[in-house]
Amino acid sequence: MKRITIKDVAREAGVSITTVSHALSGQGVMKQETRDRVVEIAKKMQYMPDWNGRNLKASETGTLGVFTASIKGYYGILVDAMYEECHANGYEMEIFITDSGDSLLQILLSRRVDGAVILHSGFQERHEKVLQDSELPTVFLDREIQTKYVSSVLFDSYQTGRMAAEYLFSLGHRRLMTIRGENTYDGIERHRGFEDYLKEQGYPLEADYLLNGYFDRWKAYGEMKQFLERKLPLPDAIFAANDDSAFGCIKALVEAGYNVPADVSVLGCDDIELSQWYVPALTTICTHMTDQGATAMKELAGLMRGNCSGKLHMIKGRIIERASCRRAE
Amino acid sequence: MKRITIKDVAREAGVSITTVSHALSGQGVMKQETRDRVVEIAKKMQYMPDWNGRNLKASETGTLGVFTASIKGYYGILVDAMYEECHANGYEMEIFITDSGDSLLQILLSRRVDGAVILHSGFQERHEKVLQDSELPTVFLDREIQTKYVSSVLFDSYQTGRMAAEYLFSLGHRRLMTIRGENTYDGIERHRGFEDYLKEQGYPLEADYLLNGYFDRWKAYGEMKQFLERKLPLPDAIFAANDDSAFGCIKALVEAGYNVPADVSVLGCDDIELSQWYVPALTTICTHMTDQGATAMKELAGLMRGNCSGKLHMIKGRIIERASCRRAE
DNA sequence: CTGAAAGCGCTTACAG
DNA sequence: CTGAAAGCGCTTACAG
Repeated sequence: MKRITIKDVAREAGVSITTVSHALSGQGVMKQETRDRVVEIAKKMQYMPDWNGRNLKASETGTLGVFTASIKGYYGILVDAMYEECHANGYEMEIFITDSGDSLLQILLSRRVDGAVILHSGFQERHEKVLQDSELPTVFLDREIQTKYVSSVLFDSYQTGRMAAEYLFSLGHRRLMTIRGENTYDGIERHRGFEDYLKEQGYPLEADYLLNGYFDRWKAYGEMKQFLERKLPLPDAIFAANDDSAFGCIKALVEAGYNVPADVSVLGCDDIELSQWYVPALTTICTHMTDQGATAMKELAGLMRGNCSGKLHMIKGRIIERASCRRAE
Repeated sequence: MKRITIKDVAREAGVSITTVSHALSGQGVMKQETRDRVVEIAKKMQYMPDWNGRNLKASETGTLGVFTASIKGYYGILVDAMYEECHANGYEMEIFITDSGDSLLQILLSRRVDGAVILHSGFQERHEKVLQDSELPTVFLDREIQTKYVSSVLFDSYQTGRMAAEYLFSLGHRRLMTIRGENTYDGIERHRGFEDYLKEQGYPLEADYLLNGYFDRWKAYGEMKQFLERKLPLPDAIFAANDDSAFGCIKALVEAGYNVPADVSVLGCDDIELSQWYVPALTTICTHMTDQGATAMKELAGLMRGNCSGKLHMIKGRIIERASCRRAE
């Protein structure tokens, strides 16, 4: 197999490769007729420029990269939300799934993308340092960094944790349980906010009523099942750190013969699409995931234009009242 | 900002760039001590090779590309399933979301990837022709092509459509309805199989009982609602072309006061994770989505090794009996 | 075991 | 308005 190069097009058109390059890129001045003819010939020959040749010399790739460890569930929604905004700003979008921060950094700084959105817990401080030196415009979705070239879009998880506790309190519930999430920024902060509020109200969380759901449906289900087997008093209400673990928790409760919300209220967090379809429809806290993704990409486009230096966008949660929580008698 | 190049490393280490290149790539023979020293220095200097420089000369990029128009829902699950298999075969995976077949082809043939999995209805015959000439190993997930370098992994949608009709028939249902999907390969074939079976049995599908759900939850919901307003006799059973439209359909039925499956049986297709969580748990046809993705990537890795020429993998559906269908009295 | 040199396919000042 | 030439950062025969 033989690739068609710019040389082939030049020969066919009877011009220099410079002229071909100019004609195709729209750069420089030239007779319109020459331009049209060259473009026509290149098209007929199915000429596809070698990306590597082009970018080796050129300073920009026209591509923004999204770096993540997974596109499952929550992550997929975030990434998906970035796409439209990316195109609207005239960039191609490329998604890199990597398992380590090292390989992420490698790709990030190998001149394949002009800017990046990063959502990857494997990206550590030592990686951040190198990134800073590179001056590559970057937006983080899972940590707070603000420098000339780096912004963050964060969900206000601490405040959300407080909001969850406050809401359940306002319904009259006092014996609360929580199914906390992973040890990521979100997981830690959501939980901290929840505990802080309870402590302040004088009803600190009891150890038996802290379950580990790891943001996972099945793990939450398992933890809840185990809890029920211990025959401790049922809590008045449960705050599940995300909707998925709320579903797992409700399933365990229902299977054990309890009714939600008659016997116990369950509050989720995220407002994924399923939540309004679930039975009972899930009362939850909307984290505006689509918004997070779009905001991140918009912020990146801004950094690219250089018209603003690093910012912190803090996105706030909002309670969505449905059927899985009720007021205490 | 100044990038560190191979020259900088060579100077620092007091060797030639050839030696640096050899040391880092593990190619060629050299004193272990020299290799170690160079690697050490490169690491300390945070040297990240320029991807474009590397690939311009090198014949392989070590990267496989996945091309799709979206990573939402169904597509996300497929793509996600490819990742592990890709890494297991020693390749990096890159996902390109593009809106047109033209831009897809452009990227495909720009020497950024060594092979590709394509799942994109915008990729047309004229694109296929050019792809053939390029001899790039490729696996399609949404059409049947088999050449020396191109394989397909398909879900046997026609057979699945037949299976759906046959199953509902076996439960004693005769007045059937279907909520068909989009005009993609899957949508068309699933529907054709369903209709064919009914025709053969002497109970051809009535026009009023053919709804268009476009594989979409809300569209199916809307269509079903409209149907119910027309006060036509309820069907005995409904085949929804995918689980999502089954949920939409059930929601409309429940809101109108009907019970599933007491008043009408509903059969889905796909077996997405939600189906077993739904109330009623959805009887559906498992399309082995994860398997499809993994098989596609495995097949691509095979094509890369050149140890087999293009194949067709046909994946069969399997009925999963749950609670949304019941036997007619 | 190491290095000088050619060259991958482009872009981009610069000269004409 | 067009083209010759330098050069982007690497890899890879090849020579020593």
